[in-house]
Amino acid sequence: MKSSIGTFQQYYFVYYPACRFAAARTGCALAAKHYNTRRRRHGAGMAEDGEENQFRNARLQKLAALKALGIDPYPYEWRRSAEAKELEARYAALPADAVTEDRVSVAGRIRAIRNSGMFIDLHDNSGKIQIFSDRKSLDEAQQALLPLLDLGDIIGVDGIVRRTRRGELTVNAKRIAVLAKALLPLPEKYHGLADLETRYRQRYLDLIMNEQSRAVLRNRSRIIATLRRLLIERGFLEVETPMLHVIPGGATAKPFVTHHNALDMELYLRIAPELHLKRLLVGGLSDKLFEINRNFRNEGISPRHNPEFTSLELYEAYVDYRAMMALTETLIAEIAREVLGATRIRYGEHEIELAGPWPHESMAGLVKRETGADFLTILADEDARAAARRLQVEVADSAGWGRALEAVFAARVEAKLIQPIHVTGFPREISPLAKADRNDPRLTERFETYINGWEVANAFSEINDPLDQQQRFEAQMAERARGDEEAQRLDADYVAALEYGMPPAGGLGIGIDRMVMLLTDSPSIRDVIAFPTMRPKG
RNA sequence: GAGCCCGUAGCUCAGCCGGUAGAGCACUUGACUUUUAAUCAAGGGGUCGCGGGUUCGAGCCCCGCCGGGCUCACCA
Repeated sequence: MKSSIGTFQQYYFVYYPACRFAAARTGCALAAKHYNTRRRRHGAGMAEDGEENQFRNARLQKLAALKALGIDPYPYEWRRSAEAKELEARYAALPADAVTEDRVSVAGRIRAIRNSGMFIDLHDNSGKIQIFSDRKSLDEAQQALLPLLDLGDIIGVDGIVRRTRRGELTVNAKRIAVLAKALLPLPEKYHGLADLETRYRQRYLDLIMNEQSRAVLRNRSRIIATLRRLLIERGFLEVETPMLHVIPGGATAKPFVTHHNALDMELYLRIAPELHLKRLLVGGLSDKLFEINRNFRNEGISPRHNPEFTSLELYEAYVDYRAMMALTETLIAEIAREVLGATRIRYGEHEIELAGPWPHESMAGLVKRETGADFLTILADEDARAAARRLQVEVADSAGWGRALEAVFAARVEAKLIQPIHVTGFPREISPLAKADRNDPRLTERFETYINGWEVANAFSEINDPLDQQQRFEAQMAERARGDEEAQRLDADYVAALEYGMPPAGGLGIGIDRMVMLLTDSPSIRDVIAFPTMRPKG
């Protein structure tokens, strides 16, 4: 997210309660066993292998039998002429029991074998195609190969298209080639792979077994591709800025620290790209630019937080934050339309309408409506803290007016913002990179977009007054000195860049993982990240 | 970091009041030439997450540890 400068709300989510994947039942024992077996295999001699894994042993014997037949079980290529879905479309009108003279070549993974190999369900990227092996039409070598096939093997099949009496589109095999012999068995075909831990640790198995997992990650790719296209169409230039930072800036978060040997210095994995992107704006590389890339934050892991996550940040010169509002609405609604075919989506129990325009309301206004407390009429920090505490919201004694307001908002309002809304009027205290509100110096021209109770976007009119920015940094440094480790650090070179003149600009950050969760109805961020961060097995 | 829950065959899951390990699929062998989670018959397969303890006896009770899930806390 445009790195939610200095706010806390993201961490005060009311967590979405329903877990739609296999309840909360888990079990790592079998995966552990699998790993242990592998580890032992490395340590121990081959003699032990056969007794350890009956499945693998049986397949190793078949592998040897294939080689004895002169068959390479791991050849270099297979020329395909069609995919399953393509054939389904091409032969949609082919009646049951009809045979064509069309020769096709397909390839994929064996997911089912019936009648001792007579029928094989072959799955490729696009779908399923049935393979029929008639003894009479296969030569001796091919007949010898049939019993050596296992579930999970990747094979190529060359044959004639027909539709069976039962109506299943089928390739009558003339030639079958093993393209990759599988040595380990797949999870059970009917119930599939349900164990969450195994699904995350061995994502390849999850992807083989669960159509839903494939759909989510494919949609993630389409969402990002669409986002990129929409931005480029609007004249934005895609750039890359460093992952390794000397000063971790642009957000308020704990960084990962690493060490560069040749330079003999500490470096930080970036917590946000913001300050570098605005340096490019100063340089005039483009008046519109963006980056879609990873951020790293050394913080807790939860269904909504992964230590590395993907964000979009974009900057547009000569506009203010209102332009960012319109852009946010357009991008998210367009992506939904393009990828899902609709702007009305379902997430868990909620129906959410993404078509704009979305309402915008101030943080203080929402708090007032929800709790009756009118923070805009409160002037002293002390009174603001007292007001928060009267509402049973905990605030630190060091919290000022802005933090108190934000704490009440996070505790009492956030979770209720299910339909898209831009929350404006963010306190200056928690927004050290946002320009002051034109009318109220306590506030900034900043908004965060909430959907489903989550902060999905964060944007503001960027500070381009170097003296103002310097003072904001100094205020942060003062908080840091008072013990707030999260306060932002002074980046003198960034201020220097501003001293050369940055055009007025609007900036926007969107958390890609959360947007994908929303658009794919995924209950956990781990479902939208192919390889989520996991503690290694003991 | 804390609370709650979970970990049994390759996978999905049973396992009662503590009495010595089960099913389906998968695997092996056989039957079967138009199946669709194919079917039928027989067989093999277990470090019950790991380590202690209680007990005549522990998958089950107790303690510790490992891993996972959820929630809370911390962290923008």
